Amino acid sequence: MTTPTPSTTPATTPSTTPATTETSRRAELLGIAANLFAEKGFKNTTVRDIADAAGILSGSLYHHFDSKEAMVDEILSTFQEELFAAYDDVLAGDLDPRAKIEEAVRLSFAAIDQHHAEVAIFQNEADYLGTFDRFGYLAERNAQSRAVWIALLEEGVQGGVLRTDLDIELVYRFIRDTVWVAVRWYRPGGPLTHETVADQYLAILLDGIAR
Amino acid sequence: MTTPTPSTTPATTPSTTPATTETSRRAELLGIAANLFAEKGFKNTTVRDIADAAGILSGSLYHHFDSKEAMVDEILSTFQEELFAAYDDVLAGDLDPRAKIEEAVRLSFAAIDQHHAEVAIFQNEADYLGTFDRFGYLAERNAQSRAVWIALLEEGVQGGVLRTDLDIELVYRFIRDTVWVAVRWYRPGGPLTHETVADQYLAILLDGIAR
DNA sequence: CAGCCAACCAAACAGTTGCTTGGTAGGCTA
DNA sequence: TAGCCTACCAAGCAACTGTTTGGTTGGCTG
Repeated sequence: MTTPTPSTTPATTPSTTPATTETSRRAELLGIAANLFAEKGFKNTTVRDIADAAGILSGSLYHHFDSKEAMVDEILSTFQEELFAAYDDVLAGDLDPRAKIEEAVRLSFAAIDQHHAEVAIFQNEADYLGTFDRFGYLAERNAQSRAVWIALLEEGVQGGVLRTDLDIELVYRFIRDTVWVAVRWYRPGGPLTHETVADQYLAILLDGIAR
Repeated sequence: MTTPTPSTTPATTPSTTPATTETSRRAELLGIAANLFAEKGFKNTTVRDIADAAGILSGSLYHHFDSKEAMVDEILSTFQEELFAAYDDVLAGDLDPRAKIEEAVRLSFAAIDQHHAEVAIFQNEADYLGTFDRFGYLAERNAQSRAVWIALLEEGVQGGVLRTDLDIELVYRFIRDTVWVAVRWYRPGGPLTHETVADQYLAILLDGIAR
């Protein structure tokens, strides 16, 4: 019971509820906070920064959220849930090993494109936030991610599509780091699409840069 | 003239100066600060944290340094100077293109091993610190690093040892990110040597993971 | 119209932050 | 022995931090 579930559309009054407004202000504030956390860091963003960006006073944030921590918590946990569901789908799918790896990489770059702030926050703050009980799930998710990737890579080795002379653990770290760190320079709406970047990265990852 | 050069051994008193003590306390404090900055982040480390770790009071730090900012400044600029001298040596050397690239990668992993805290700080805080005038040199150094790598890669393409179908700019980012991000999990003195990691990374980078 | 409620304001709070000040202990040098 | 210097202490300050409290506004509902 971390977050008081934001009352999904009260079934008692299904009249002319302005559907989009529902909890829209809350979501809007979360988005503003996410962008600031991503840009300046969690600790380095004050509740007054967030409130200023939203055009309200800092105290008013506490009408919507329990604390500043609760804001990142909601931002990260929501995103992670979505992301890992997607990973699981790939792993459970019936593509051949190489295609699965490609799919997982493309999926990640798509996430960087569509959830840029969330990815950036996770990349930059996971270590620090992970030291608090509240964010224990971050480490769990990390382990879960590792499990998915190791499984994909072992499928690849056993399927005969991957080299056998590499340390799987290091390959996993290589892929993980390379993919997610792109959030540092990739800009949604910029000159490069996430598909283009994924293509190039896969070309290097799979076949190397040597002739 | 950012930092008041720490008076290199007063030439007037060449008597029995305890050579190693010279500015040793200062260096010791910088080391302590560097480790804390690397671990917890710059903004998230207080001058009291540093002082506690050194066994003194926070105010006493200001006998040695002008400010907390001046500490990171000295840590980063000193390290960068050393690092880029090494890069320049590789670029100016007479190895063949492929060997130069390998050398540059190995050099970087060695830096992660031997200057772990400095690399971590640079990786985590460069974006934030770069917004201050004082740290303008960080962006310059970044551009310099890019220039070195692009040159190495173009030598590789023209020398016929690299694929020609890749976007050089993306390859550069790929290498840069992949190498430096390893500071997040690599631990000096741990089970893996930096040479081992460099070997594996080079194997993947040059020839890919596909069979 | 009365009542309600989400969204917000205004003002304050206690704790933490980087940094300053004036002073002191102890070792070295002349 | 006198003077000096490095390294530090003790105490405090103003600015900023996350958070709390009681009150106000305007729109919706019955």
